[in-house]
Amino acid sequence: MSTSNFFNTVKRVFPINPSSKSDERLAKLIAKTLINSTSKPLQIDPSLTSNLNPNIIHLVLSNPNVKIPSCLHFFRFLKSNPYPFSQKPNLQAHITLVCRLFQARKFAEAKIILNQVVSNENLVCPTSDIVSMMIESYEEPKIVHKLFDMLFRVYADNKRFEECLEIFEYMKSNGFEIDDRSCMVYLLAVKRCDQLDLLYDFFRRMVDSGVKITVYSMTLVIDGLCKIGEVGKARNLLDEMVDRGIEPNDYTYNTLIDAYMKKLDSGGVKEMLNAMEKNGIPYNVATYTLLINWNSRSEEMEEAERLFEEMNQRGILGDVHVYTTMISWNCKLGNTKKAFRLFDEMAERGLVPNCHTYAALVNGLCKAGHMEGVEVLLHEMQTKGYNLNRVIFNTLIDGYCKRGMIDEAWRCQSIMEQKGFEADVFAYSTIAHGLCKLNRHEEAKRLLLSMVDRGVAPNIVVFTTLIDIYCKQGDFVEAKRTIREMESKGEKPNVVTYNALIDGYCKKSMMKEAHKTMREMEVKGLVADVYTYTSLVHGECISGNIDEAARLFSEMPDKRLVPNIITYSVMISGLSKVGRSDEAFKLYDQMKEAGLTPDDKVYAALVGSLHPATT
DNA sequence: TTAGGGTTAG
Repeated sequence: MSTSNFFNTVKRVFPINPSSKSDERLAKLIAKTLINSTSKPLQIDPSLTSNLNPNIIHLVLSNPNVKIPSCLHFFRFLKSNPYPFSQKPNLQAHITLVCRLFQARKFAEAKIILNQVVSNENLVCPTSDIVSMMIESYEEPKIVHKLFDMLFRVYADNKRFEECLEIFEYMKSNGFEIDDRSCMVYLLAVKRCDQLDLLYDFFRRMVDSGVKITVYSMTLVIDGLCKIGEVGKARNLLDEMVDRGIEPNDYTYNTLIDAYMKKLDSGGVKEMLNAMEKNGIPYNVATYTLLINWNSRSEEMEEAERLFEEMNQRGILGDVHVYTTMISWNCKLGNTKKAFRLFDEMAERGLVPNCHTYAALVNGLCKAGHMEGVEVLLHEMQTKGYNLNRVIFNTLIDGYCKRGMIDEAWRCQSIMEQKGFEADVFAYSTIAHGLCKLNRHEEAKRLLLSMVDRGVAPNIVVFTTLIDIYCKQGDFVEAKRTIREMESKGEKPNVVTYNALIDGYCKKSMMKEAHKTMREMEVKGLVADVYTYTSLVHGECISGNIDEAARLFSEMPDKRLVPNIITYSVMISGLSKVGRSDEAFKLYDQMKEAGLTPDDKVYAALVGSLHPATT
């Protein structure tokens, strides 16, 4: 449809009635009053305003002799009309004023009025009405085009995404070029509202309509797709856009690197890093942050340190993100001193720590059991104007739970709730875990079930903890029922969940069920890990099947599993108990060669193996 | 105008 055809087909929405002579006369009188008026606030003879109707208001506002300030004056006067027969400006009045403001190039004011149109409940109307009014007020297509563009942005600002699409389609079908920056306004608004599923569809419309695609819009949509788990689609989009000549930048690659890392897809990560190199895009501080996290995750802090050094040597300035990452990993791995050195270094470099940085340090001190240090840090944080937040409260609760101080943990929860943070799934599962550690399984179970009653949705950790409790209590029926329940709620059991069940069977010498559960788990694509094997080895040992235990133990390297201190301890103890002392000592040497430090249990088992009669 | 940082389970 050509532009002119479109204009002709628009239904006329105003004036509703042709102007009567009396309307015109009254409109002229008001206009005259406005033109001559110098008083503020505006004084209009009540005899003029008592008979107002929408048509008169329109005639006044569209009268070119009434200058813009007077129009605004009159408009505001009507909005706050003090008279009993109040005639508020209707949609037509708003649009007439918007068009006048546009004509006078007062774009900011026009946008404010248009915003009132879109956000005022009393002015709700189909987009087609606004469109029609704009066209009728302004026959010049160039101006109408700009008005549509502004309307599109105003709808986006007001989260009226459906209406945005309608305007987009109006513009497209009338050959109006659509501004890529306006599309960006839409994309950003959608993202801010977390309606990520809308991004891709809109981007496709942009592409189909010939809107200029920029690296910004492309990256934003790729990120949106990644965040809703559509990493493959995001990658395809990247490839498609590269073919169209859009050049990805460091933000684009970092977005995909992050997504692949979250999926544990190291192939994808490598591909993106290679692409960066091929395209001559150097790593920036965000890339280093991602790489440091990726390497620390597998406890390769040395590699993380090397990357941090490399970043500094390349002259890339560290920021609060990368420092917080380094601090956080050092805290998790127990290097609290190093974490505080980094914290000081940050300050020396003029970087200001934020809530995330403090939370990482609080976590470090909690994990190290330095609860007094935590108090000092919290005080410092608060004097700097940072309030304790939910994450920090949960971290504190965990800190106290890990030290068996359940009452202190309850106290934290109470303070947290006084501050307006309802306990969330983290708080509940942390306290439940603390109770489990103290063998208060029944209380932990009741707590988790009460959490559900209070409307907090259980997640995989909660279900797994419950399953673990049921198993420890020997209630395998309820444990299996819980697995079915979590599956029905869309929460997929993972290897930790199955390990809880397997360990439960093993501890009760129900080895047939244990192996059957492992097979079930593997059918679902989950891979047995060192915990699975340790439980099985333990189960076979206590069931008297030491050869089977030894077979499982020797199978681990084939599955790329490295026995840990517990695995060795269990196997050594099993061998010792049946008097196979030589093999036990051989394993002890093997364990030391593997860099593991034997603990008291290992020694006790070995000593016991030498005195089988006393064990 | 697009990316990266803090809390829970075996």
